[in-house]
Amino acid sequence: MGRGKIEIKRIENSTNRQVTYSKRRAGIVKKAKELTVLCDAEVSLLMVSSTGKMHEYISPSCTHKNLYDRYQQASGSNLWQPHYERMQDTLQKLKEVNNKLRKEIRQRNGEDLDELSFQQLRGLEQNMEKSVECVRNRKFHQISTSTDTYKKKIKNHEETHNSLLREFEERDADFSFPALDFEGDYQSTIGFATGNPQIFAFRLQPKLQSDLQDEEAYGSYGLSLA
Amino acid sequence: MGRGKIEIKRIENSTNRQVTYSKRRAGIVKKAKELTVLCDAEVSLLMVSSTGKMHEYISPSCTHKNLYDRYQQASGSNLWQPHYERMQDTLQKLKEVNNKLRKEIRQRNGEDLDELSFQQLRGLEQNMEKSVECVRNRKFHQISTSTDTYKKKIKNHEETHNSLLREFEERDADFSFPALDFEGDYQSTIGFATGNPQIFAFRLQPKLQSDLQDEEAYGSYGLSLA
DNA sequence: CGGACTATATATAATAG
DNA sequence: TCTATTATATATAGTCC
Repeated sequence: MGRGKIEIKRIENSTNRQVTYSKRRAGIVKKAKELTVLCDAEVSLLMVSSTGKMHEYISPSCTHKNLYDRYQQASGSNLWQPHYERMQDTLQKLKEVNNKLRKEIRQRNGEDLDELSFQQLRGLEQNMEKSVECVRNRKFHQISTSTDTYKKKIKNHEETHNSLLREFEERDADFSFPALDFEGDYQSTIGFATGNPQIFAFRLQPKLQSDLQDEEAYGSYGLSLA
Repeated sequence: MGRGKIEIKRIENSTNRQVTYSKRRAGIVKKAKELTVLCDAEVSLLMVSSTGKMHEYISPSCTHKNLYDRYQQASGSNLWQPHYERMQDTLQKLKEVNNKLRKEIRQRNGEDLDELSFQQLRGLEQNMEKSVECVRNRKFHQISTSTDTYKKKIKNHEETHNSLLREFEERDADFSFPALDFEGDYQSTIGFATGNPQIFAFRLQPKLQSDLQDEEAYGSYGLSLA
């Protein structure tokens, strides 16, 4: 090759390594071109230098992807194809399941009943009656629970109110402030204490409004999947 | 290179072409190995001969796929990645939608009601009552329709039967066969004609049985998707 | 760096066995 | 068809600019 036999072993000097890389890269690309022309071959050559730069040669009228795909096919070690096909399969299954689920919902919503037999209709009816009973029970359970909760809260606030009253009465007994000033403070404090449960009641309204919106949206998810 | 300058131009003699290909292929692979070792480079080399045979060289601790992917990334013309990602995305969305649908079904089945507000429960209850009414109506419609159908069929068979009877009576009047022989044939014919509706009735049973199985499977599709 | 030069080492076309 | 040989053409390491 050059002035004295060279040993095929990593070049430690990084500059020389790069120089050699450039020279030899040009040589190998030239060889690849010659192989293409002389022998009608197709060649895909990808090279990355130790500094990370990439160079390539590809025969005319051919792409790296094309050759790589053929290589995969030939070597039988195609790892992507099965993965891709499995995905496609899963997608299909999911779509089918999705359609089944939608149909069931439509049927439970009183639509799309034409293809059901009498027995199926009877089963569906019974099932729905049983289910509506569950919903009803849950509703009653919820309303009684929340009523209890509010009762407890009100009771709690009343107790606080009463203990405050007592506290102030005790202070009234211990000290003697001017009656009018004290009366003013006292009133406002009562106003706050008794007002609290009402604030709760008002805060309830908007919450219920949004719940109603949710309810209207029931069974009409905005689904637009291909 | 050899004995006399060679011209870089397609070798027309196919045998020589193959010979040259083999030799030069070995040479180029050797160069690729040297590049790898000397310069710390990574090389992916794919070659297809004019006869379709494939050969390769790949640097140790590296794969064609890896280098090809890096090439794609570098060249920015990666066509697979977006496709793959879109699929993954669609898959995820479908799964989410399916879960929502399942949840809706569970709720319409009287399960999973804990997180619903009172208003939502009330809406669901009303919706279900309306729906069960639709199912009930459809059921009544179906039973009346199918009853009519069976009535018509029975009527149809009775008419056939009667017309056959008349026909035989007429024959009986025109000719005079030995009474006993004729009686035998006659009976069997009647048996078939009147039996037909019964065959229908019997065939109905297994059909209804399977329908019942369908009904039992309601809301429990055997879904086991990852 | 990037070429240009050159002395050698290699690759390989042609040829023979 | 292969393999080995051999005469040349090429490739390229080292060097200089």
